[in-house]
Order: sequence, then C-alpha cells, then structure tokens
Amino acid sequence: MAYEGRVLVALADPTRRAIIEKLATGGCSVAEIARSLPVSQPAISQHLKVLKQAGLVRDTPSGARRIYSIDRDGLGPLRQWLDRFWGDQLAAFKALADLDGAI
Amino acid sequence: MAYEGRVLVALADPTRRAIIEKLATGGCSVAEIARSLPVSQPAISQHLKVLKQAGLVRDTPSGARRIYSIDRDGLGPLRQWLDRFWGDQLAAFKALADLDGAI
DNA sequence: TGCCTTCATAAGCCATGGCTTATTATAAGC
DNA sequence: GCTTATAATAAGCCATGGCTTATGAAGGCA
Repeated sequence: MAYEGRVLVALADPTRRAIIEKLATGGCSVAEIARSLPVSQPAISQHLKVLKQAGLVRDTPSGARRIYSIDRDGLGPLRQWLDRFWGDQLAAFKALADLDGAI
Repeated sequence: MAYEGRVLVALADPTRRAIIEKLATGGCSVAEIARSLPVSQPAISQHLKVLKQAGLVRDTPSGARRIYSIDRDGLGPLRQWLDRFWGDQLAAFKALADLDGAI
C-alpha cells in the first residue's frame, strides 16, 4: 500500500488516536499507555505496531520496558499527499506565516 | 464521532482516495466516477455519501445527474487536529514559506 | 537460580464495513 | 404517457480488523 494509506489507516482508529494524544504528553511505556486506556496491554501493543509501521511512532528500549514517542517526521507523506488535492491550504499557511512574521 | 475522525475514516479507504484523485481532475458525475473505477455505481454512491458527510466533497444537481467536486474547505478540521501533535511542521512550513518569499 | 515485571505474539470471537444485485425515485427526451 | 438514463437506497454476503485470553520471551533483582 502507498505510505499515505498506512498513515491514514493508522490514524482512522479512535484508540490509536487516543494513544497519539497520550504520547503527545511525553514518551510512555506500553504498560503506562494501557493503564490510561480501557483496553488490554496486548491491544495496545498491536496498535503500537500499526502506528510504528506507519512511521508515526518510535520506540527505544529501556531495560525491560519500551518507551514509545511520537515521530515528528512521520507526517510528511500524509502532508504531501494532502497537498496534492488541497494545495490551496499551503498558500493559506504561507499567508498566515507571513502575517505572523510581520507582527 | 469527532470531525477529524470522520475525515480520517473517509480517507483511509483506497477506493475513496481514488475517487478524490479522480475528482481532483475536475467535477464528475457519479456514473463518470463509476466508469473510471472497478466498482459498481451503488458502491460509488455509498463512498460519496461518506466523503460528503466528512465535508470533503460537495455535490450540485445538474438535471438528472449530480456533479461532485472536492470541497476546498473540507480539510480544515484534520489540519487542526494534526497540528496539535505535529505542530512543529507548521514552523517548518513557515520557514519554507519565508524562504520562498525571500527568493 | 528463581521470581517478578514488561512486552510481543498466537489463536479465536465477533462487529463493522465494503461490495454485490435488486429496487425505487427523479429528470430528460421521444 | 412511455422509455431511457442517472443516482440513491435496501438487503445480504463475506473479508477484515479490533478485541479478548493464553502463552512465550527477555530483562532486572534478591
């Protein structure tokens, strides 16, 4: 599948979006994520696998635990794909950025 | 469901992305889309319903036909949601835009 | 070594969703 | 009015995916 497809499928699930929101507050272990959501630890692991394969999440071993965190570069493919059809928004962003710079 | 959820679910399906790519070349009737893809007309109608409810597509009656086209404003909710977690990209966009302006 | 914690994988269940064919409603043209 | 074309809806089929429990593998510590 195209890469933007993996990203979109990964983000289409509400539980995976909840994981992203959790990780936005800082790196977390799997158990920590599982404790903050109403699903089992294996379910979290499965979701993290999907997010990782989509490039949205990174993990670094830390002893017996694994610290997961948001991959800042993971959204590139999706942005590129979206800009193919909603590219006008890029111009709007540019205008906004210029405005910001002027203030 | 949150609006960004509808948008993500809508774009997660490859057939719906193909419809978006087709509509990017200009407004199309349902039959025209169905002819360009290996699925039936009812399937296209079902997909268009999902895309419309997500705000990604607009339709205007034209006789017995309906012309569908991309809604340029439909991506706002998704951009906002993405920027909550990948907001650094906005800074990158700003830098890029500034650079463009400088050239 | 033995025990506990942490995490990934396996297997199976079940709801969801994308597809089909059949049908209905509306508009255009004879 | 009748026929044709276009598109939406209904009903049903089936694969996919998200969840569970059970199990296994690897690290830290007494």
